[in-house]
Amino acid sequence: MTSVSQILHRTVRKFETRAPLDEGDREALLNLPYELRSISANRYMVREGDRPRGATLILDGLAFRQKVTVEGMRQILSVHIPGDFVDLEGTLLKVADHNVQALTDCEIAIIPREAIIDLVDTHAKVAHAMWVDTLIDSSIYREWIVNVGRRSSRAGLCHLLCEFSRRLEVAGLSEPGGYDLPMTQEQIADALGITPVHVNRVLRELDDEGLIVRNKRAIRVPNWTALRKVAGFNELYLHLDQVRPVAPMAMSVSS
Amino acid sequence: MTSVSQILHRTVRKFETRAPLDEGDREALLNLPYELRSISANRYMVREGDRPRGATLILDGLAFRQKVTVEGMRQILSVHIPGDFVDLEGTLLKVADHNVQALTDCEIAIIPREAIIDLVDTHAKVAHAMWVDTLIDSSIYREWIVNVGRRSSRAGLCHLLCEFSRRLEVAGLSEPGGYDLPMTQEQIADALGITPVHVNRVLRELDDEGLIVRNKRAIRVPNWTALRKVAGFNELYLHLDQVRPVAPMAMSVSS
DNA sequence: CGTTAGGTTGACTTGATTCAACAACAGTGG
DNA sequence: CCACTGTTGTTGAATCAAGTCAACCTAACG
Repeated sequence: MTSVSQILHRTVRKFETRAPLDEGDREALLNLPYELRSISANRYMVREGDRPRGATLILDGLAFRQKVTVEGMRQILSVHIPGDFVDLEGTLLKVADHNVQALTDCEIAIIPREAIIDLVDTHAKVAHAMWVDTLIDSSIYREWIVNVGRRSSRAGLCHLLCEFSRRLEVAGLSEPGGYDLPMTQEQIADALGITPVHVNRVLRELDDEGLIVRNKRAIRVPNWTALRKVAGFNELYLHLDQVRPVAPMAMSVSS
Repeated sequence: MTSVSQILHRTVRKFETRAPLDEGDREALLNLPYELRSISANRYMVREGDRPRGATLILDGLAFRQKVTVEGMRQILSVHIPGDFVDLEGTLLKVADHNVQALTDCEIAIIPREAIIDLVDTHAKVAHAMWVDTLIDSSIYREWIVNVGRRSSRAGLCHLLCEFSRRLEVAGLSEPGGYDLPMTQEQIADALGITPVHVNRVLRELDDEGLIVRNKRAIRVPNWTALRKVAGFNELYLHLDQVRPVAPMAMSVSS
């Protein structure tokens, strides 16, 4: 399939903006062994307590990290898009401390743990690039803490929309016209730490005010500036200066 | 100074549990150049938007990371103890995406950016250990998201107490009898994403129930098991078992 | 078709906020 | 030594954002 090498090249290019790579580094990345796998929406890629056998690269579709409390409440921690590794940490830490679930049907490549360990042992610059990548993830977690801790549900929801759209855009995965957020209201609720019922009301409120226009799960934003203002969105935390934008490409988001 | 080398040795020992180091690695860490600095409580070590000139190692005192929203609300993201680096990420990313403030009066060592970069370039295992260290920070951020997003203020506060005590204990910094949490109620509030008034009420409630015993800011916990239960505390996310994750044959289950 | 997952809406409750007053205390300087 | 000032902690009363419960609607699908 062309799609695999296409995504791998995209990921290599992303890493090159994190740290300068030489030809050997690029080649080592492109020649990583992998196993292709299809995962349908809502299935688990990683479970808390697992000792992952490999790192997972998303080729197509979306995934999210989550934890559930002892009371059974789920909190979504981050959303990931094609080209993202979703458990590099699982390769370096011993056990997974959270779950990873497919948000939509996904195509993934599983790279054996030993191959990753060998790669980072022998290619310092690749390791460096991956480290920077995980540091950017950290920054996104920090902003997420602010989002659930100190923003109103209105602002938090707008912030989620802003972050997601911006990341898709930079990855070259957004359609120019609108933007399809393939999350159920329950998932949005779990991302914001509120209830699905309340998500519904806030969405309607934003729609009534004209900040967003909904058509099923597709959301159009007529005025990004206005939405960013409500969200208090400052994209510094995405560290886009360490990410060179990429030419657009269609992503199938079949939920 | 004895205190400096004492903390540096402590930090080296911590790193050794993240990745195996050889004599050269240890020496390189211990011989890092640094500049000593005293910082009084509440002063900033790093400001959002800064391009840090170096990494900061806490020698004595506590510090915390925070962000403020456009509405002026502060959210505390993590608390750090002696032996922690508080802006390794600032050395690898270009600009700081959050603030770091001294929680108490602090003694810190500032290690020039170039020295860190040189160190990680020439000592792969040290870089690896630091990477793992930042991955554990990530895990703590994830748990923090759950704490503010999906736990009641009661449970969240108890969880904060559990995490803090456990980390101090592992670092060998806790006094056996009780435990002094040098945070104001306002800071606790900013850590949990609630108001100081509410923190006050919850503390009193916990005190009334006998879960904690307060004397000024010193908190004694008569029954950790009970507190952990209320908190829903599961220390897996602290990765306290983290030992030699990298050995290629490390597939053998050693727990 | 019936079944199911997701979405919508109203009525009511609650956990947490807001506002405001006051108490305890530490530090400062006259 | 005491008055003054600022920070932190405490408490009550009123209010509000979000949660809960429950009914019902809609579209997709085997």
